[in-house]
Amino acid sequence: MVASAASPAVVTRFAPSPTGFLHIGGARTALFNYLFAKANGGAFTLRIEDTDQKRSTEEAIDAILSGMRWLGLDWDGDEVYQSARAQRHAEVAQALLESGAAYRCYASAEELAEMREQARAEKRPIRYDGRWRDRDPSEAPAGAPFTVRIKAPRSGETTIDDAVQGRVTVPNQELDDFILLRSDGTPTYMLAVVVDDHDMGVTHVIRGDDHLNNAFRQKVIIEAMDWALPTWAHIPLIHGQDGAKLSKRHGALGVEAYRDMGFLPEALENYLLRLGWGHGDEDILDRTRATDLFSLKGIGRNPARFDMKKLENLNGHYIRAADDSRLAGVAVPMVETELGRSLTAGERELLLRTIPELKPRAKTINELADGAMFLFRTRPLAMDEKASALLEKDGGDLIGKAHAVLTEASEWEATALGARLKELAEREGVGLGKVAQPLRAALTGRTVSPGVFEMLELLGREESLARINDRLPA
RNA sequence: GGCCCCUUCGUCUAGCGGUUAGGACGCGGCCCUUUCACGGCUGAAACACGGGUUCGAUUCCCGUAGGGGUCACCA
Repeated sequence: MVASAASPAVVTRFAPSPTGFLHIGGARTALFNYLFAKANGGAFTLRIEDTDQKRSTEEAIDAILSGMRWLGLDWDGDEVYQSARAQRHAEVAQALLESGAAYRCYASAEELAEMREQARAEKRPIRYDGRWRDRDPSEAPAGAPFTVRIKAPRSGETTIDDAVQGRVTVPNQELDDFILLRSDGTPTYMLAVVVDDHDMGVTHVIRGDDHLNNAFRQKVIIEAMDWALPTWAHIPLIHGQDGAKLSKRHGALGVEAYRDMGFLPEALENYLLRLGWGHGDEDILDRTRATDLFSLKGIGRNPARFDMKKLENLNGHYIRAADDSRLAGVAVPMVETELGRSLTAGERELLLRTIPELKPRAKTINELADGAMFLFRTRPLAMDEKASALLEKDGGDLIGKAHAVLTEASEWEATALGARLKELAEREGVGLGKVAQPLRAALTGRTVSPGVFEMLELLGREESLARINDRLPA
């Protein structure tokens, strides 16, 4: 795991904590790390930050891994579990202790709580006061539990050069002596990330804006260890439609929720890419194009709002571009759920043949599956309100004539059937719509559907005529 | 509250001192058309505000306002 001379020039990592599903913001962070690595011939690694045993769950790990796989964000090598590296983290803490860059703190939880309370009362920033920082080790209460704290600089300022945020400087008074090792000997996040990023040879840390302040603290550890600084790139967070933080309460769904809503992974990927990253006027970029173009320079500094409409539009684009059999494969289980039974091989084949008709009309696979339902409904079809209104009005007479014309058809094929219906309309002196709309209603029970001629062919002679016959005036 | 970040059409964005401020989604209109979509054309729609700097600011600087992030023995 330690970086060797053969390590790629660029190593990125996605480091989620397994406390929930892979949400949309995390997915974008992962995507950016993935693309940046690929764009530079580097490696993209995955690390599960599970040092908080209480909050980490197996289900969350599974959800994250499967979300990554669904999006096709394949990581190089095995994923690293941070919890498995606790010993190495402790070693580093020990080294810091020995070099004098860190110290043992015996302050109790109650003491700390009191400290915070007082700071709050005096409206001072809440920070550890460094009470054990310079105390002689001999004053330590024998056998008492202790934490290991870093000795952070107390004056001056710290600057980081962020690839997205630019040069950011913070007064060192803002940095307190944060904890490296808890009193039970386990590492905190702050220590663990630094050690793991170093050991994994991570060169570029691309992560959410919410970590910007952590970079200053991490820099203290890195410098104390005399390690190389990574390039930091803190990307702005994604906000909800209302501009507020995208929380679980509104919109921060897991990627699998988007899958279930009928979104294609490549559509979600394209959408996420354009949220915060841009390359001129290009809006539609597939994986190949994105890896060609992706760079940190293209990342904006301002937070973006999540817009479902735009995602849907992109999804429609990718549905139209997608392979028919793949779409059929995704739609089949949805249709089966709706139907409450499984499809026969023949029905699956019928669905596949209908996909080209359904494609341009669907923004999601769910819509596509819904549009296919007319194929499998059993007679007599239920008519929705608009459809029955259409049939009652003046469709009755024409539908009878259409039935007669179609019955005589020698060849049951869309174009030929269309020609017959057009002739009929002409003979009757009406627009084709007058003939086609009632037929559509009879055939599907709806007023919106694929083309009538195509549906006649798809449904077949017998079924088509029967459905029309069902609607003939008594 | 301290510290940090952000601010171009409703939304995502292009712009990097001089542009009729461009594109995309969404919205309106027209065309295509058997419905709905798709597709094509087209219209409305933005530089948060106030000071500077400059011959000239959307662009650079400083404020103001608004938004966001962060301040744990969580990550």
